[in-house]
Amino acid sequence: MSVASPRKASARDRLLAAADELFYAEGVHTVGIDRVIERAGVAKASLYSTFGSKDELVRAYLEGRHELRRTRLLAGLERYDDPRDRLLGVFEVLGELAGTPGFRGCAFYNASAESPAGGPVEEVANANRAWTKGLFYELALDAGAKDPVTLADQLVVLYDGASAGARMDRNPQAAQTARGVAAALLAAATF
Amino acid sequence: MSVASPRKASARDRLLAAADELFYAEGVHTVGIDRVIERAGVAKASLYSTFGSKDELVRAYLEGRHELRRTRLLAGLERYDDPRDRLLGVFEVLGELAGTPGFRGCAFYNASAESPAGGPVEEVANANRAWTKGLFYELALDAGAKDPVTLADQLVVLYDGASAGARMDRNPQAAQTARGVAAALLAAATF
DNA sequence: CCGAGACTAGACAGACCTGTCTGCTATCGT
DNA sequence: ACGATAGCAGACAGGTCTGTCTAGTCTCGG
Repeated sequence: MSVASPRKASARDRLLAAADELFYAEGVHTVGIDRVIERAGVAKASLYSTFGSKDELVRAYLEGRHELRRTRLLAGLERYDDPRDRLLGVFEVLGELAGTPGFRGCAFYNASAESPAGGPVEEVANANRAWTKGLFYELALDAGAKDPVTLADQLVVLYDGASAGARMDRNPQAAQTARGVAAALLAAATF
Repeated sequence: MSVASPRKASARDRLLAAADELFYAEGVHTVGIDRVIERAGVAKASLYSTFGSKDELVRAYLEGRHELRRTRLLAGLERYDDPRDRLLGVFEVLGELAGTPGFRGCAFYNASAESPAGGPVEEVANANRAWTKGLFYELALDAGAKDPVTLADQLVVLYDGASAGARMDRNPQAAQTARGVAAALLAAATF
């Protein structure tokens, strides 16, 4: 079994871990291949035989972020039973994340800001946004919103704003602010 | 008088205009000096004698954006007399801007996403954010909000979210959504 | 034991980056 | 008329970037 506890993680996994740290902290364009392979302790040829190009490494990095975000968010919501608490819990989870030291805002927005349109970055960013919107729609539906589509749109705006604000102000307070507004909207949208 | 209608704009002005277009459209790190001077029709030596370094050109670009944003926003608000309309007018102006073809979100956030912390980009971005927050505070105060500080914080979240959402979805709709939420918050905050 | 697959180290090519320097030209105030 | 200022064109240096290639090492199934 190739899956059973290798003493060392595979080159692919180490590359992804290194890319995740460096790309998120400093930007996908700022960080060169040499820094990634140095931190991963991997030969350059391994990177290119595994991913083919830097662009594909960036895509893999963002896909990993997308998956991590989904699992972290869904796991965080399991704490709550009441549908309203679950909806507001999204902002709790964001607030916790925004309070951690390395927080630098939305990885997809950041990567998109320094990538040309039409590339792999845009693809993954679109998928991530669609998922977020769908999540809010379902939560709004479960919470009994009269117009779940409108509420979901509003919650997405609040979420984006909280993430961007927490990053720019280096202060997770914006997530609490957004949570408060979301609670008011939810109350108004469900009688 | 050195100010009287030169047939050609000065090298400084042409450099700033070129930098503004290219940096905003493609990112400050992606665009090299050579592209800027080529579009400006200016010699490289002129750039370095005028600005000293690319970093300083980037700062000048962002300072220009900051000033343009202030004048555009304040001019846009002059359409309205009622303090509530003026407050909501910020989202109208944002929506108009987000609907123009070249819109790519907040220039300060974008530049910050690809710049190291502690540089000139962060300085200008902080100044721009402080100004925005102050504007919303004054508008909230004029509109008679019970707690203008809290309302201003909420409006900043909405503004950031509208800007980010419009950029990522390539759709200015988020600005209208934010305006709607702002109107509800304003109504609730003023009786 | 042996051969295949995965990996490492590092040289190399070719492009592009910022920043400097030299030399030339045009304009303008005095 | 003349010097100062501003600007232009482009070569150049030194660094960094992505991506390729060679050659050697390690591990493991059969």
